[in-house]
Amino acid sequence: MENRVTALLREKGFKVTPQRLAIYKVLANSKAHPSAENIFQQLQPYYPTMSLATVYKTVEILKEIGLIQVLNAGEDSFRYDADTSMHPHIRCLQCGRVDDLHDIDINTFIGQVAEKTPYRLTGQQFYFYGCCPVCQGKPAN
Amino acid sequence: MENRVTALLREKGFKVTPQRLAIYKVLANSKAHPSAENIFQQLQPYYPTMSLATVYKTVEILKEIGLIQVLNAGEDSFRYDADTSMHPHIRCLQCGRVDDLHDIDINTFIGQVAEKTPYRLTGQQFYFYGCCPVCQGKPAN
DNA sequence: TAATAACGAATAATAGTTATCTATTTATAT
DNA sequence: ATATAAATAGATAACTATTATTCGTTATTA
Ligand SMILES: [Mn+2]
Ligand SMILES: [Mn+2]
Ligand SMILES: [Zn+2]
Ligand SMILES: [Zn+2]
Repeated sequence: MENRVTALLREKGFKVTPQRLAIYKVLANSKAHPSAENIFQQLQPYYPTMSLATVYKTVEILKEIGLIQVLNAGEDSFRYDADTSMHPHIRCLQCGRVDDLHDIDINTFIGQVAEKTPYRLTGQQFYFYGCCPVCQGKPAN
Repeated sequence: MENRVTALLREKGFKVTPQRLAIYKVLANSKAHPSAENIFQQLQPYYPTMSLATVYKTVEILKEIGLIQVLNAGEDSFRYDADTSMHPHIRCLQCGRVDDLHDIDINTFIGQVAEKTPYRLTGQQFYFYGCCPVCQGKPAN
């Protein structure tokens, strides 16, 4: 699983370092769409000398070589996702969690837009907002 | 047209000031989805003493009372839109302009998501990315 | 018109992100 | 294995969008 990352980094002219592999692994093993700060905190115990700037530089590289995608769900910071397939996201406005929406047909919608817009389409992001199951169970504080 | 804004501000307990009306008017008369900085610059000649902080406070109020919506199209700043109807947006990755996508059926898509997610849905934003007609005409620099 | 609550402008502060600099590490060729 | 050159990590400073604070001014209401 890391072989693919290693190979792709080298192929694109980037060096393979433990920090980069670790940062990718955090994203690949998470469904929580962590922010740079999140990633940094998760790796603190294992890479106590790593700086936040390294996280930012690394996610930029990972995005460039197509290993991750960057999300901007209307928050004050970006989130990162190792699942680069096109899928909508939903954010809980109470607790802030961001989940995937799978098994949704997005192609009909995209096709409709492609037909009507004079733009040449290259990508899209779909963000839904609401209240997650956990927060629905809680009394509204 | 300003009567509605005036009335709504008062009704919600906010005072009606020339700055607020001017900021709303900029948004209502624009299809460019300006940022706070854009709004500020447009009003500079007419309100040379107005500060950027006033723009930020005002758009926050306008959002709260439902007169505008806030967009986050993956840029480093927010954009504001006086058209509060739910409509997708498309951003040109070359020149940065953000346009509306009208006459698109979004309800089928939203309905599909509402059925499948355990979240209680309250809103959504759809962002498309691509190359606008103007930039397509240009040689790729 | 006077009282009062809200406001605008100026300023400082905050937070996410990016740039710079240098010792260290990786990749590659001996 | 070792040497060499290029790229990197970490430390730090800088930058930018946004928010908070303060205080003299203004809009509202009676
Ligand atoms: Mn995802
Ligand atoms: Mn719009
Ligand atoms: Zn929640
Ligand atoms: Zn363009």
